Amino acid sequence: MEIRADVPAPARLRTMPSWLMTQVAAAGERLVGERLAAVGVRRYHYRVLAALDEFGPASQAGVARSSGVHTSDVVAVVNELVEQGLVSRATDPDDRRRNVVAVTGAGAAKLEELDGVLAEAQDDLLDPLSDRDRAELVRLLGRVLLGS
Amino acid sequence: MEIRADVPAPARLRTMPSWLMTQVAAAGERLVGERLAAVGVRRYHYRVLAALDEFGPASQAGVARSSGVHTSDVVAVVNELVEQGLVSRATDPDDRRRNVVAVTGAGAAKLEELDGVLAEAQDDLLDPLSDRDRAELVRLLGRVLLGS
DNA sequence: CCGATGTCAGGGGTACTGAGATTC
DNA sequence: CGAATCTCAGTACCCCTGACATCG
Repeated sequence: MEIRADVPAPARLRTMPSWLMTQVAAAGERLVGERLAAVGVRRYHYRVLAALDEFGPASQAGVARSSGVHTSDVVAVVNELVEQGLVSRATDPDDRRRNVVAVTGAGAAKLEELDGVLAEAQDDLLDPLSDRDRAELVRLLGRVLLGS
Repeated sequence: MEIRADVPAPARLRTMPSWLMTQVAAAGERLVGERLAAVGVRRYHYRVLAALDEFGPASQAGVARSSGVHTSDVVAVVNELVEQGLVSRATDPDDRRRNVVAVTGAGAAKLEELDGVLAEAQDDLLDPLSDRDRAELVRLLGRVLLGS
């Protein structure tokens, strides 16, 4: 789990919260990215699949809103997911502007696999922390994210 | 400090450490990036200036090692810093492969300004947290970064 | 020759902007 | 008409790979 053997970095940076978060986030992204790549997807794909699974079929604009993936990126991501047979796309008969996107059976199965892969990655990433500290970290990050 | 008004996001993601860190880091990068852009630099510039200031003049390879900026990116960053008169670059007479890079007077002054800008940005970013929680967050992130 | 160095070209992933076309 | 939707082109940033020439 060599997150980064060296960490010489200027002192100013070593204790700067935004820098620390960037570094740790980068380590997490690398780890998660690698694990997901090993099973043929990227983080974007997971986010879209997860949003569709949780909120049900939606238009692409809806997917963008619920997944946080930018509208203009949803196009390509959905294209790729359709190619892999993980989601379906069909024009909404009631509103022909819309493409209704839905998770397929294969998509649901894939999502379960991905959940497992990601759970393991999280565990590896947080290896240095006790369960208590992990929960505390999640709590603090959540508070910062929800913002003032 | 509107970090993100919405946070609908799939439940799977809302408590996933790597996702939380990515989100918070992204918010921090956005904030810091904006503040730095307002005074004419990017994060790379700050990292290089900080490393040079702390570890003294160095070759570009040395800068890469101490700042964490990739060797191939150091070239462009140093070019830009030289253009702004914040660092100087001169061939090392003892080893003509090397460019000795050093902070100029203007660079040192700029760095002080940047330190102030960044301190304020950190404070804004962590606004939702008490001092105690901020310290705890930094501690936990540091532990994760240092790895297993 | 080997290794370190500086330089350049380029790609990948995430995030975003802007514009156009279609449909409501 | 205005507003939403989909699509595409392009930008920016960070991180990284590969190649090459130079020099110790």
